[in-house]
Amino acid sequence: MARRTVETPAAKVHEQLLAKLNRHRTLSPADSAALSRLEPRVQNFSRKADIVRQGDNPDTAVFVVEGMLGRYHTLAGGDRQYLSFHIAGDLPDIQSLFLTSMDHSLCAMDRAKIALLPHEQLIEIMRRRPTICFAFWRLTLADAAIFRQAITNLGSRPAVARLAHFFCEQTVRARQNEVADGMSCDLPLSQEELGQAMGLSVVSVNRTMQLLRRQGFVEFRGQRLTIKNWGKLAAVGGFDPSYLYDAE
Amino acid sequence: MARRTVETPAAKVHEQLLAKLNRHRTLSPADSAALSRLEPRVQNFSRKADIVRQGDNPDTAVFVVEGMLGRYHTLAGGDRQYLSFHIAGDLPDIQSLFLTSMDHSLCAMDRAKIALLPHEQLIEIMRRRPTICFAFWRLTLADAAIFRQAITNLGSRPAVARLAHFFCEQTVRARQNEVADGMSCDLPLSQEELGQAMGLSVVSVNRTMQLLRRQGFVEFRGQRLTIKNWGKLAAVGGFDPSYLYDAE
DNA sequence: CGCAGTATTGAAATTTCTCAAGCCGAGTGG
DNA sequence: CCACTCGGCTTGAGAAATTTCAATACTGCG
Repeated sequence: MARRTVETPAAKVHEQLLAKLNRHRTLSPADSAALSRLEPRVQNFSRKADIVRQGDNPDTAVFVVEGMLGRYHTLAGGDRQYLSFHIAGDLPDIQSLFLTSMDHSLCAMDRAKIALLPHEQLIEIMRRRPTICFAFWRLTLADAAIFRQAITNLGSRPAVARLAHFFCEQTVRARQNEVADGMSCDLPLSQEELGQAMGLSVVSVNRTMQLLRRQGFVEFRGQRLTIKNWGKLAAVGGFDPSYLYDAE
Repeated sequence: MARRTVETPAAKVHEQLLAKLNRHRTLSPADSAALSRLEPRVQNFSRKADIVRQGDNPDTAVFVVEGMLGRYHTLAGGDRQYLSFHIAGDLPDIQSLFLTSMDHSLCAMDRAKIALLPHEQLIEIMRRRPTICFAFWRLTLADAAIFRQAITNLGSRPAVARLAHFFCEQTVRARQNEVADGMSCDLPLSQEELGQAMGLSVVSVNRTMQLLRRQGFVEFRGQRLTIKNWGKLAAVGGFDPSYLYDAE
């Protein structure tokens, strides 16, 4: 039986999810078993497609199986501010379990595969198993720490440092989720999207990137980010990874 | 017995805490009883005193009884970026329950009274009572929504809108916690501190405030903020309170 | 009264934005 | 196979927002 379920997409999701949660709290075999009773629904989205919209009241939580998702606010004028980006292994909207109406939207930054986890099942599991509850909770807390850094990045750093910091963060997170290849990882964002995340105009993003590129700190071509000089880039960005709580 | 306990400072804290949690999840009498077994330690802090520092591993969580606290990051150069401000009824660092090492500091913005809730006791209660756990969790989620708005505020809005938005938020939150008086509330921040929160220089804060003041939108004197024209101020700031999840 | 911290002002220096145009590469239809 | 188009990247240059520096007022408090 085990052999067969391992092959199903659901089992793959369970495995990925377990790996993630286990980094936040050590789960017992019983916990793992409980989680593997979750019935995820797998879906594909194409670049720029919205998965959940500001104002929605979803009854499932999103787990990223492949690709990259982005969370964003839509401003009155229609402008967009990206809040964070999420890669395989992330759970970008568990807050929807308790914050019933979405305060932001979630979209695919490129082709992405996600798994939808029914709220009801999650709540039920967490009611019975505090440890699982704590693991999910901690995940949202780690998320909040990333938001806090974003505040500091936007509020206190000039363009170059801002981009440098962002690149460092993205790389470390990719490595944590084991979807990086050494010092490079996918980053399927246009310069415009990057600007909408960093509070910069496209033009500034472009010029700032040239600066980082010419100095040989980083390379960013064809949706792929490669850090060539970690020390220098981290120094420029004032990057200290201790806020990226991953392992317990 | 009830009569006596009501008079103790601990009982006052329990009451305030219950009120807060009840807005996030409806607690049963048994839940309330469990919470009232918490043994808070009340402390006073003077303006600018740190309560917890970046890197600390606290074993208690802070509950604000009186006054205002601020969370902030310290940058390499010593600069400070305020992340959020907290008033009576808030729990500014429950994340420390699971994020063992503080990624930011917490200080008193003016004279403040806080209650320290032992992590151990909290965890124990939450293990037994999922609803309480969910209530605390939701509180941290509502917090994260505020961080997200801060990102948008810093990333997408010019100085005037940024300040306007901040003033609106602060007022609504004070009203939610029932520490506002109509459209005015305490805001014990200097223009410099305001700048360190809004990613602006003191000079810009000063000029921007004069603008808002001269237009008769808001008044801010002697640590007290009064909104004179809510409609206009909210319009300038692009403020929509739906992200301030308070009641369930 | 006088200090210390905070608020206010002026003016030049900087950063970032906006506008506007040109370029480049990938995919498409003829 | 090539011209064409579209989205994204790059560049130049003037405009705008914000910062910095440097003084000058306030204001509450010892």
